[in-house]
Amino acid sequence: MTDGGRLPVGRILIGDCIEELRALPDRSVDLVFADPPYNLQLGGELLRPNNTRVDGVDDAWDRFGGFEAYDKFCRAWLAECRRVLKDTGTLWVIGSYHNIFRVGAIVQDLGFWILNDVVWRKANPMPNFRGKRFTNAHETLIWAARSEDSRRYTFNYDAMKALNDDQQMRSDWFLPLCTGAERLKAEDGSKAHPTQKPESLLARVLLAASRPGDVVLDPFFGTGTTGAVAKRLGRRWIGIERDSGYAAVARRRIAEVEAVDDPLALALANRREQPRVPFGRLIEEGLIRPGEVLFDSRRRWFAKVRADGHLISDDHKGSIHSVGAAVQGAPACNGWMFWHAERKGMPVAIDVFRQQLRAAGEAPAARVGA
Amino acid sequence: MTDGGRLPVGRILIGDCIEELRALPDRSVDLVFADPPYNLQLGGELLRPNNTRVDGVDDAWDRFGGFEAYDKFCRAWLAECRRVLKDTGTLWVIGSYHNIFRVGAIVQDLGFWILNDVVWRKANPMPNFRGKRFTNAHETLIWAARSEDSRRYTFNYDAMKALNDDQQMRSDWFLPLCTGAERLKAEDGSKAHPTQKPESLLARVLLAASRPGDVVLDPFFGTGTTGAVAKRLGRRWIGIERDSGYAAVARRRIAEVEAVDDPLALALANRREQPRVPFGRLIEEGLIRPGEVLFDSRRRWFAKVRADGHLISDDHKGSIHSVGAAVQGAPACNGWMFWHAERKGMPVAIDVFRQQLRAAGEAPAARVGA
DNA sequence: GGCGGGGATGAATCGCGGT
DNA sequence: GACCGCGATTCATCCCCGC
Repeated sequence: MTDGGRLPVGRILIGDCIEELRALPDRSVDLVFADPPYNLQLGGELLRPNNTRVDGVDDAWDRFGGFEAYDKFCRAWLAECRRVLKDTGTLWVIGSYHNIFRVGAIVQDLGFWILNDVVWRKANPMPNFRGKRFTNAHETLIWAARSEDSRRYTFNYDAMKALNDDQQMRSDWFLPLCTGAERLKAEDGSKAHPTQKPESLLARVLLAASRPGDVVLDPFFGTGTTGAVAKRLGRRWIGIERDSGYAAVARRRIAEVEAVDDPLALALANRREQPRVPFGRLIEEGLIRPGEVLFDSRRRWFAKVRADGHLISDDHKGSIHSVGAAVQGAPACNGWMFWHAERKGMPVAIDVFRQQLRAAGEAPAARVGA
Repeated sequence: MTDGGRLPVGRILIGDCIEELRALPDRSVDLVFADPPYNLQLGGELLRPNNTRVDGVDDAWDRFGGFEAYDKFCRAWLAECRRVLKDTGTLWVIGSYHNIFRVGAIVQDLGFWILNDVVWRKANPMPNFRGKRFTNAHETLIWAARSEDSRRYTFNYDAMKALNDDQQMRSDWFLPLCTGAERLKAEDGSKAHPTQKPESLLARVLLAASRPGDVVLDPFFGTGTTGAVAKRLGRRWIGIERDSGYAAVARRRIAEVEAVDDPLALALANRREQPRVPFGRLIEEGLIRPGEVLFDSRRRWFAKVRADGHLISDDHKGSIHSVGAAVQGAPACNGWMFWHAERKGMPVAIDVFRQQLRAAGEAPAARVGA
């Protein structure tokens, strides 16, 4: 905070991030948040099942000559970020599996000390349309101190705990994408930037690892989410952005932001996630065996459990709900209450097993005594 | 599966994993699951960077040396894993932020093609006792095909969907730690292995990316979780383990496992393996009449059925797919879902007739018992 | 004004087999 | 190896529009 006068605080530096970083003084910044190009390497076009086109990221700024060129670029900007970082400061970088492993290895090679990797679990990710992979439902953030010896980094442990119903904040964060009114639009209504991050994500980062008045640097400023959240939370900010069009959008955006009195209120957009237990989890946990036969409470209908969590009756196969409905000829059925397994000679509704799993997951200590 | 006779299937190879891997033939393994060490000692040299307390330049150099040795080790075993992997096989590696970035970068450098990174969210992680970081509540798995061109890798998409209540399986998995009765104990009651993984995690990996009879290789076998789950799920397995004590525990453990014997229970939902039914068969079987008019669900477009299985609309003729695409002006169309016929005054998708044919031809014997 | 259906969309490394 | 046709494949969310 003391040397902020020499810094271009509250400004967007237009230019190459490595060159602009070189002009900043040593150990002058409290937090770096970086959302670098991911080097996605997308192939042709991807169509949704309804034949509309997925608007993938194929901008020139995301294309590199190969891993070698990408690594060289990252070594350069990460080394400069380390140089400008105070010893009490920390680095945050976000990425996906396309780039985060390379970034993480370089972060370690440069002498940073990783404190956590944090997973942003997306509440509403884009599905996998071709059924060839798992839904890519998360991105990874790396949180690192300047060096192994930088033990006095800023971490607002109690603020994070307060944000999480007085339990320690975990390394997996469940937050929605940036959509709707928050998503900046161009004049033609299209998205102003292809990879705008949600303010809730930046708010959690800044509340966790910075203090009011701290200088937050974002070397890939884009449309200025970092600056907007920093201003709102009473932090100072510096942005670096190559594209003057993005920078103009960011300037207008940040000008409209007002600082808040109650910083924690901003991050409370954190809805409590409903713990969902799919039927398949009961099989994975050994509470139900593959091949076991389930039945309704009056033993009128029977169905066999498959390893993948589907049921098979004489005429139907599918989920516990759909097979339950089908055997009864009913339009719908709550399979959790309908189907039973035999335990010690007694029928037990499978919902009982689900409750066991929920209890185990919410209160791990209880499991130890079990 | 065909060359399994040359492989040491169902055995634990005691020795250095790189040497033992070298003895296995090329392209002979269907899945590799690896849980490598991240603080390993090679040749008596202690590589853990935080055990060396040196100042200044020496510190950076020493740290680099530590990572270098670890990287070299990983390049060696990962290269061998890639050599023994079939083109239809995939690699799984699990790690934490200490090592997963280095592993992931090497995986990419060796030519593997990352399909997903998967986050194991721990239901009951150890808290952070000193309040200096976020609760380290997850580990990361990397799932990769042999190369970018290996497009025929095994992925049981429908089985994963079935396990997740008929929604796509996401890249974040919520599973408990290995505790309680599942956790193997030494004679003195202490845990037999420090990093034993839960069987539920391995079960999901094997159900997702292997088939019954496949050969699953684990180069860091430990106390044999991979072997135990593989046996239970009807997969074959090969383990490599340096420590004969761990291997002995693993052998006893696996001997007690019983395979799920019911093939129906192990069968996985897999729509893709259903027999192909040409549209013309529906006409031959009398389910659709030549000259009948088909239409889309909202009756915006119509086409007449020709005896040879082609459709004719006002402006187009061809297959159900090409005419469906043409009338909509879409690049492609699944004619089976698009076109409907009228039956008892109601529109019926022609896919329903195809399902009838498949059910009739597939397993008439099974229907007898119904 | 409230409600419900339809459409749009999000950092995406997203066929396959027969000829 | 290239070409070509079959035909498989989506979840949460928000906005807009019509009733």
